[in-house]
Amino acid sequence: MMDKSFASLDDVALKRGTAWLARAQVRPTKQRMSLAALLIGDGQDRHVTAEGLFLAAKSSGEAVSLATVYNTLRAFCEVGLVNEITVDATRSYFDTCTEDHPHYFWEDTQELTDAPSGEVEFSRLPEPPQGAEISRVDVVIRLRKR
Amino acid sequence: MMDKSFASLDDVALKRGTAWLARAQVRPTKQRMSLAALLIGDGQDRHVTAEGLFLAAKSSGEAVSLATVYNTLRAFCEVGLVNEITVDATRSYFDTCTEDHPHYFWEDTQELTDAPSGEVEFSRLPEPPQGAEISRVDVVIRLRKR
DNA sequence: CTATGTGCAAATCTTTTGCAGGCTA
DNA sequence: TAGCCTGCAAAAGATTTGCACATAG
Repeated sequence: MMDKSFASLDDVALKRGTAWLARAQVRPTKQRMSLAALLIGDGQDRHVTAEGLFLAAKSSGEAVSLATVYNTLRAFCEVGLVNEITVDATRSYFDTCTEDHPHYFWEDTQELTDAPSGEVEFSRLPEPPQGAEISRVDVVIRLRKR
Repeated sequence: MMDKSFASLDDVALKRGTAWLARAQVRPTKQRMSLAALLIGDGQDRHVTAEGLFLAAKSSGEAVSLATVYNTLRAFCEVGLVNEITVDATRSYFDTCTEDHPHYFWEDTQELTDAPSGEVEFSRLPEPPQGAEISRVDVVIRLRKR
C-alpha cells in the first residue's frame, strides 16, 4: 500500500512543508513537519492512506507513531490542507489536492490517482433537493486491468 | 441509521423476495427470505447498511443474527442481487438497484438515496489509461442541510 | 509557563471467520 | 444423507482515545 514515490526529505521539501503548515496556521511540530514534507515536499499531489504515510515516514527515517499519523491526517483534514476521499469502505484515503476533482481507483492495486483534469465534465447535474445544498460531487472511475 | 420505511413482511413481500432469490439461484433459507422480503418486498429500491438491515429484521420480528446479515449481504452482492456503494469509509452501504446510477449522500443523517435518474449526465469521460478498462463510474453527490 | 501535540497501549467499531449444530435439495 | 447455512463468540483490521510526558509559543 505504500507509495514508493515519496521524495526524500531535503531542505526544499521541509521548507515547503513548513510553509504549508503556516498557511493553515497549524503549529509546526517535528512530526507534522516531516509528514507535511512527505506529503507536499516535491510539489506533487499525493494520495495516501494513514498506513502508507506511516510506512513512508518510517522508511525515510522519521520517527512518527501510527496514532500520530492518524491524528495528523485528521487535523490536516479539518483545516483543509488535505481532503478525505472515500473509495474503499475499509480504508481512508487523503488527497493533498483539495479541489473537487475526479479520481481513478485501480481495483487491482487499490491505488488512488487523479483522473486527467478537464477530462470529466457534467452536462447536467440535478438541483439539490429542498433545503439541501451540494457540498461536493465525488466522481470515482474504477479501473480494472484488461 | 435504520430505515423506517421497510415494508412489513406480508405474503406479497415474501413471494417477491423468494422469486428474487430464485432468479439468482440462491438457496432460499428462512433468513434469506426474510431479508430479501425486507429489501425488495415492496418493489422499491433500497439502500441499507448491515446494521440497518439487522435492526429492520429485528423490529419486524424476524430472527436473523448480525453475522448472517453480513454474510447474506455479501452473498447477495456476489451474485449481483445488490451492489455495494462506497460513500463512507467506515460503513458499507448496499443498494438493491444494481444499475450504475448516481447517489445523494446526506451528510447530516448519513443517509444514502438515489439521485433523480437522468439528471446526471457526462459530456466527457477520460479514456481509460493503457491496459485498463473502466469497470464503473461512481458518482456521489454530497448534500448538506442549508 | 501553559496549552497543545505525541506516543503507547487499550478501547471501539465494523466486518469476517471458526466451529458446532440445523436445514435444504 | 451431504452440503450448504446459521448463530455465536472470537478474531481481525482500521481508527480513535486516555493518559503521562514532551515541546512550541
